Amino acid sequence: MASGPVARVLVDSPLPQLDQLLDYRVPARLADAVSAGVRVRVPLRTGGRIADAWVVELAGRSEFRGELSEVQDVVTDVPLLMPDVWRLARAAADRGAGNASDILRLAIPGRYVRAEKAWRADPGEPGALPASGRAIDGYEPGRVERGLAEGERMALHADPRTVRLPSGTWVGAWAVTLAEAAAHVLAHDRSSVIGVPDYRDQEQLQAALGELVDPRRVIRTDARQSGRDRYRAFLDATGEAARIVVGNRSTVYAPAARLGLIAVFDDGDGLQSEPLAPGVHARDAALIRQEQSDAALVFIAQTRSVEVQRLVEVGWVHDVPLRRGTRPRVVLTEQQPAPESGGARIPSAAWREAQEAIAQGPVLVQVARPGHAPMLVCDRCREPARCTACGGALAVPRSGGPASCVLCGTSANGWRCRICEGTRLRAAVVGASRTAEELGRAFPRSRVVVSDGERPLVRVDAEPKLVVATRGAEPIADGGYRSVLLLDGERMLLRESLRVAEDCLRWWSNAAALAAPGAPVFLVGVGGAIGTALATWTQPAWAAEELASRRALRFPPAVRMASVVSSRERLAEGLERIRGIGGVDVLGPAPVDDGLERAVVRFGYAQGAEVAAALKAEAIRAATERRRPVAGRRPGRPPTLRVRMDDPDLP
DNA sequence: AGCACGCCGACT
DNA sequence: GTCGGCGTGCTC
Repeated sequence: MASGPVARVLVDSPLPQLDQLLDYRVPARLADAVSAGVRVRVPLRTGGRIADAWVVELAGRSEFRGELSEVQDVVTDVPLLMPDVWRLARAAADRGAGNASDILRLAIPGRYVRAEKAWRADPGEPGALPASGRAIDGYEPGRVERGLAEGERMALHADPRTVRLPSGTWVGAWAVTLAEAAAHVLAHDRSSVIGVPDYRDQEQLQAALGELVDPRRVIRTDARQSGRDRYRAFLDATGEAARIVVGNRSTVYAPAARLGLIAVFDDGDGLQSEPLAPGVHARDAALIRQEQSDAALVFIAQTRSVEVQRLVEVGWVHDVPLRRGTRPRVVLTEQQPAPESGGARIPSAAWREAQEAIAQGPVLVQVARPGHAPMLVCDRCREPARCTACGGALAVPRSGGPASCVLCGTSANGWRCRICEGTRLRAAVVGASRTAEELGRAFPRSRVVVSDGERPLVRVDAEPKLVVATRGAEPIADGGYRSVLLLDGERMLLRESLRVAEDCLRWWSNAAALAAPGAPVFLVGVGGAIGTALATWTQPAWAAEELASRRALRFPPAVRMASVVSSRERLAEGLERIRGIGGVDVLGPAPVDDGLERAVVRFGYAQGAEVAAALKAEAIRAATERRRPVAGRRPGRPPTLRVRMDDPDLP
């Protein structure tokens, strides 16, 4: 045991076995510079190498029974890791069976010396607080304000329309709601962090905030910013002044003085799912942070994700409906192309209305993205084929061979359709998406503007034009679209993912919310419950139905699932302990690439912490312990155990 | 990941 | 005798 100033640090390493606090002596020469939250350099393994590390806390003595090494250097004496962000990172990593340092890499941007110098020289004036927040409009008066004051968790229905700000900019009404909520919180000298899917949403939110608060109070952390600007924005957020931090999914981890609101817009959008290890979804990070603080939590979207619906049903999050009953005018139409629409194959009614609408202003046409992977459907009724053992999607393995379940690997031999009892499978033939040229021919005298995943437009003006957008890339239109055509619905629904229907309802709802008041929104070729949900604007009820059916299948989010990838032997060994936990079952393993196999661990929310801890322990074992020598096998590094909790790629 | 430690085969 | 081979284990 050592005494004297000791820094407890987290080494910046992806190795699971290093995901713990290590103690280092603080030499006298660094005593002034080392404080909790600063980045330091420490020797690892008797002078072997130098690693970056975060000082999590300082202590007077160490419990470590050995000689301590010394902190070698301080990268900067500016504390960047705030205590509450550390707690959040630790908990998020634990939930995802991953490393806290991986979370911190998302949470804290790289250092830029010049930006830091400039900030030190002039940290800037944050500007005045708003006198008092404006009433949050559209809901029961005072309802949202009360929730904000009490640190409530709320699921807000977004008002499905666009609104004109006093500055003349048009934004989604959701952006005004979030701006009003953040301004309300700021008026009480507290901060907000708001995560939105992409920069086009940020633009809207920033415009809405610009009407209500001093722009210096708004901090934007944007993937398109230069590293220098991002670091400067981060430094501003570490200050004592209450701010509104706006950005993408990792904004949930932003430092914020006296946090009063955590908000997530459109949590069902795939961009809110973190692809980097340990893959903690922004929604889950927000839930963790809210629980660790006394801040309020707001989920707001045009639709209801099945995950948030579950939270509402268990009473953890409170449903806050709109008071005003505005909703898009949705028309369900059969797929019977008008001959005049030529190659564009647009139904007559929709085509006629769109022809008239386009004289008045912009008309939106939503199409699918080109090139989806084909999936297996029932040859007789075209219902997507699901595994008879576990309900997972069936597919033909990339390596060839007979169709099998992508989840549990069960062969599709003896498959029988659950709808029509058919026994033959076929690959669904998905028609090509309509092109801008085809659509242009259907509207010969109109300008055509394209917005797609590669070059998405933020907005279009109110002039007449045909706006062809792939789903999710629809620009906002000044004054709203005079008509909206949702064309590729049938095709969009043909994807071998558990979430297709939910995604489609979200894409359609988001597009419908861009329509001008009273403008028709045509959903072409899709009926059934999902069409009705759009037409009656009852997405939460649809999400409740969807959740019920996933409960019957024991699929997320009714339960949780983790994927575990390793060699067959390693999986057998590693999952032995996991199986012992009550309420846990294991699907598979099924082969994936490189001769590795993937098992799926299924468990309840109550077992989440235990399963995550057990899987993390197995990952450490796999990373540190050599496999017992097997006769006839070359020695070498055996495969590690890759764990992904709540893997979004699981169908 | 790296890197040091350590216990068996061919060597000046 | 001992140099170094790679298997093994640890990182305050």
